[in-house]
Amino acid sequence: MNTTPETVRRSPRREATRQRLLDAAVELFGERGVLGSSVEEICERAGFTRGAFYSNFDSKDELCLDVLRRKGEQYLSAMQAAIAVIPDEPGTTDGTERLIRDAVGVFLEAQPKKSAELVSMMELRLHALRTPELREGWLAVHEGISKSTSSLLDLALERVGARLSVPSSQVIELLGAVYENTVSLSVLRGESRPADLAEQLAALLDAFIVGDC
Amino acid sequence: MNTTPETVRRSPRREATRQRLLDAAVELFGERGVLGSSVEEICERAGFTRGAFYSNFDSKDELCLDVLRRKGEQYLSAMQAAIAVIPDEPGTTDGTERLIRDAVGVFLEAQPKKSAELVSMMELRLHALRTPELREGWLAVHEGISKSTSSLLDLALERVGARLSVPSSQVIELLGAVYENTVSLSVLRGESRPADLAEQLAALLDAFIVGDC
DNA sequence: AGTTCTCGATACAGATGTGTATCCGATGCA
DNA sequence: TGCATCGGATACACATCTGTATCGAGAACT
Repeated sequence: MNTTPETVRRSPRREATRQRLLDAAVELFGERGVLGSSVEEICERAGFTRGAFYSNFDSKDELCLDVLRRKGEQYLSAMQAAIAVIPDEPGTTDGTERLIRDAVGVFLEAQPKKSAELVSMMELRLHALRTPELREGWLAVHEGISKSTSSLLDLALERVGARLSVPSSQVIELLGAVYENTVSLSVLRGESRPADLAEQLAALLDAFIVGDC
Repeated sequence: MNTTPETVRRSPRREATRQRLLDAAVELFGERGVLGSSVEEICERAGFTRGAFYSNFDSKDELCLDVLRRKGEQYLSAMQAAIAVIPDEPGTTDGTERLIRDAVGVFLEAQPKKSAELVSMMELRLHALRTPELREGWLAVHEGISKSTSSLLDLALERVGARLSVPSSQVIELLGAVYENTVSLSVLRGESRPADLAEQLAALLDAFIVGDC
């Protein structure tokens, strides 16, 4: 009944099929929704049958949990990668201005590249909303992302000696909410993602930085 | 095949069952999602059987469209009602400050009172995202709400001689996104809606008003 | 009061989905 | 090379959902 933690887990082959199933699930969730994607369809897209699925997951919700966990890891590592790339030359331009650019850059880099993936995450949030067993898992991932992102922002702010007019966690939530809203609107309209999204987010961030007046 | 526009429509009885079905659908969509709510369940909650449903709607998607349209109307009339209540005494306090308070008040008043209703709308947006036939309808309702809300904000701003650092439509989108994000987080956490939401939104709005410095 | 028509209930056929139980090939180990 | 285990496929039993076709009660109209 329980996908045991110890014995079953690690086998290269097994792990590979898990990943393929997870990938297929993310794709399908974005296209048809969590409830609109049958286990059968997920398997079909991954190139397996339901036998493989139930050998690896106890249920669709269990798979959802794993999708969430993996997303959390991917998000954090994408963010770290983006940070690593930032050149470290000190203030040739205004420090705050650079901070904003970099922060938005890192934020955007950590977001899913394909809008279907973002939709998939929206689906999973809503699914977690109505599925008590998933709430905790969703919140854990969210907290992980949220905490490390906002503490990162705090650090950067401190470095240039700037402050925010609202808590950094709220600013992070705000960026996420606006990003989500913008992308879903563009999808609904059939447009591509607005090119000036980075500047819009920068303007938002800027509005909450209290520095000079 | 087609729920005809002319002949079938108006009968008090018929209209009443339509409304009850729409109400039941909104409730269920909030609880179980659009795809998670069967036509049967909707009817059951409304106190009918599927016969009534298919006599009134061609399909679940058709009902979704009507839910959206009705939501749009409800939103607009709730907003108008909220506006009507605002006392019209001129500036005993700072005009901008009052403007912010009133604007947030009107905005909040137009939002659904029960969080399940908000979730229901999020569900419908996602459902529209993956259902081409619904996109247009969703966008129409959204545009209606968005346009009238932001032009209202523009009017109010003009009256007190204030300006925004970003287009008013963006500010409206932002308020909506933040509201949605906040409420869904609180639901996920099992908390009640944060009491200081109005102040948070006011702070946001404030941050985008350029006036004095 | 009788007739017509409206509206919703009931019954049915077909499709789809889930979870489990069983089976078979491949892989790893001796 | 022979054997045991693992991983995924196949088959099955059961549940659920949809849309339509048909039927009957009651409202409306005269």
